[in-house]
Amino acid sequence: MKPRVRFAPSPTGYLHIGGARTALFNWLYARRHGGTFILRIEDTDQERSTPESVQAILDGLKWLEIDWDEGPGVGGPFPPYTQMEKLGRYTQVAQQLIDTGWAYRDYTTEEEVAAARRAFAQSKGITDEKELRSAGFKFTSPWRDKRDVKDGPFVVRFKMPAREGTFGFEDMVLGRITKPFEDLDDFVLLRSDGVPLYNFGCVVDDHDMQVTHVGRGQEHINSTFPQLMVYEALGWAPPQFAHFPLILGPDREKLSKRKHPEADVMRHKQNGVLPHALSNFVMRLGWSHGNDELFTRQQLIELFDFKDVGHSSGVWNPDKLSATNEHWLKQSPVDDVAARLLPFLHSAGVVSASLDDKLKKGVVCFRERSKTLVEMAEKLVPYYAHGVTLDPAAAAKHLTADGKVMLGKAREFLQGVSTWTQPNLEPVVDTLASATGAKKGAIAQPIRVAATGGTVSPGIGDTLELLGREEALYRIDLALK
RNA sequence: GGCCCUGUCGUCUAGUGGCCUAGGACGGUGCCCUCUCACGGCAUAAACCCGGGUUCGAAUCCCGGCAGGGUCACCA
Repeated sequence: MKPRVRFAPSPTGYLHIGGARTALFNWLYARRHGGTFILRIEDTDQERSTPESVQAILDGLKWLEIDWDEGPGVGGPFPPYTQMEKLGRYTQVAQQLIDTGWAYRDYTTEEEVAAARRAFAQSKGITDEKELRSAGFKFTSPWRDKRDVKDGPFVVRFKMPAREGTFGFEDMVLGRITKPFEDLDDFVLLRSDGVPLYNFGCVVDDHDMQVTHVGRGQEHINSTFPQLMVYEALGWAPPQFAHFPLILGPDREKLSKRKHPEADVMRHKQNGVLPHALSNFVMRLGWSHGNDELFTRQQLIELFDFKDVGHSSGVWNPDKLSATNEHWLKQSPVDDVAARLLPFLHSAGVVSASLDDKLKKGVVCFRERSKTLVEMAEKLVPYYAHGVTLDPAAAAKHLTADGKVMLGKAREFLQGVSTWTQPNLEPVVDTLASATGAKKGAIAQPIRVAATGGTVSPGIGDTLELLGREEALYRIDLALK
């Protein structure tokens, strides 16, 4: 049977880097096995969910080139793919659970539960409001064994059977994971407003959408147990589970949107990181294939497997992300890099830039000298300008009387170059060197300073070609005056 | 605090009882290449959390500590 996997984000903000990796792992698993990748929006937290967030997540996935076979925008055989659009379904399943004795209506108010929790916590010496949930409180509702139906709001709670021992599941990355039955309590299935909670909506949807494998972050390990109980109560076969390690910030704290700006996928786009570089980097954080580090998208599809996912949390390493980006900047097709570079060049002020030969030449010249597309664009700006401002120190050092004599000879040589390309321009250095006996540096540097204003640039032939005949000779003449 | 997961160089990791004198990558250091800056190449320092077992033999298996992370909501 072909696997059906899903990514089920909660639209409460931008696409988080951890979520992106979860999506990628699942997507890769689907592609590897010819399965289906489903995107489902879990927007039942009405306090925090926003349409803007849905769009942000969609945009993030698209940028990472993660496409979905079923979900928002593309539809599929088991709609809707947004939870708030199928509230009736949850109510129906909840009723079924009530009818079979696996759940009950609990008329206890939220405030009453909170008060009970607070009282319990205080009895254990905990008064800090934030620590209340750490007290190990297990709510026992007075409605647990009643079947009354009365007026007023109620939540539907799962009725945990009293059992001895432990139960668990076989995790595809971590192996056997178990928990004592007694650690579970009567969790809420449906809020008083009829909206399902995670542990219920998730199960209903995964079943309805015929999901076969649930791959998600390790923070969900503990929620797997109540979910397993819901599957049992409904008589549904649970999917296979795979829990992925978390990503920690450079400070070793869990990567959070609040504290870590790098948690935002699109921030990396803005920073000039290639989507595949981000994918490659984030893949290696928690998954490995022997000693290999760099993978093409195709290799990732051929090699990825849940069994090779690591067990422990990984720390975000900006240096390695940069190195990975530098690698793909150099390895990706020139046209692709040029197309992605163009917007950065535009926002750097070069409105005239277009996807032409000059841009591609610029990519070839500067992709070995840039860590990001932002940096590449910045370095390219002067090559699109008319004229240059000479760096005083550089001019003083290289545009001396001797330097200008050499520059004059170079000008003569360049004047005679018929086709203004690197192979034809590059010999200016060697030719003059053997003709005059001067060191190459004494020839190249004056040209470089004249052409770029500074002492740093690609090889002379490349630099001159990038500038173009007219502009290059113009700048040299300027320096010669 | 209860429960769950995890524990190899600074970081990401390879390693599934002998192949380990523990390998690779990023970062560090040194050298080479060289018209500048880069790219690249070569070399080098750097780790099996601690303690007990099991075994002829343990980074690998077991137990106990310790440490880190996660989770305990009418959030997901």
